[in-house]
Amino acid sequence: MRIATFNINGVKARINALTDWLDEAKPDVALLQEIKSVDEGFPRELFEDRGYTVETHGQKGFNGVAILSRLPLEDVRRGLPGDDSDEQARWIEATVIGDSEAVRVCGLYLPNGNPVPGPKYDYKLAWMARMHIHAEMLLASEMPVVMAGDYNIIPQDEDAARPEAWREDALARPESRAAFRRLLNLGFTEAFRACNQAPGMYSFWDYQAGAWNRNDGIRIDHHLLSAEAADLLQDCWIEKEVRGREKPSDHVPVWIELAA
DNA sequence: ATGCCTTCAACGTGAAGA
Repeated sequence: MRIATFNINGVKARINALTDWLDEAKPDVALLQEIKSVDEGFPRELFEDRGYTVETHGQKGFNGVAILSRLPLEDVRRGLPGDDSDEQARWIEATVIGDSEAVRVCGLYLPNGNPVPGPKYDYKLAWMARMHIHAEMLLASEMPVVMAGDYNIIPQDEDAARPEAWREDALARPESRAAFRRLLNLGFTEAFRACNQAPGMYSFWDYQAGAWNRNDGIRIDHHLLSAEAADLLQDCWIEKEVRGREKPSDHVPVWIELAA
């Protein structure tokens, strides 16, 4: 089972880039973030025509997440529990029925949190606290669990080309990193670092100031795997080449392959 | 650097991103 997470930065703006990528990369499951579309406006036929089941959790203008799957999906949940007043569409999960295993797959778009300090940073940390509680619930299911998406977290200095530029940023602040570590300490494995220890590996390059041409990137798109899922992990890689294509997103796909 | 670029909503220009 191959799962890719991809922050597409707007589904309408990315239709050509996204369908070209799907046709050639053929993920079994694609977790999309920042669809920036309501459910009714999501071009689901484009994906259904390619054999994908489509589940969305959208909102008007920004945010929004989706799951595309060539494998059967069951028990879809929309929204991160823990705050009924939260109207931001940043979480979707479903059970993917693989050939040999059923995997609980969560697609997430963690809040950016800038500027620091301020209400957006408070929201980010509160959202991570809610995610922590929900992650404990997921672990209790004893199913293989994958939580993947745009975490908006630079885990370590080696995950940024210019770590000093991010030191006071919500993506790298100590409180953000500590909340991410607390998730890992529940027993999750960060798939990319389980497979690859090389520095200079990024998943996002800003549109501004020639960041891509200078390889001035950060690694903020991650897959966190429960022990049951980590036992199935065969590989994890970043599809960097996608960033150099026509009209690209500012993020690229990050993949895992599971023996499921 | 309150900058740089891109998207969305809406049709001019501000919010949001990271």
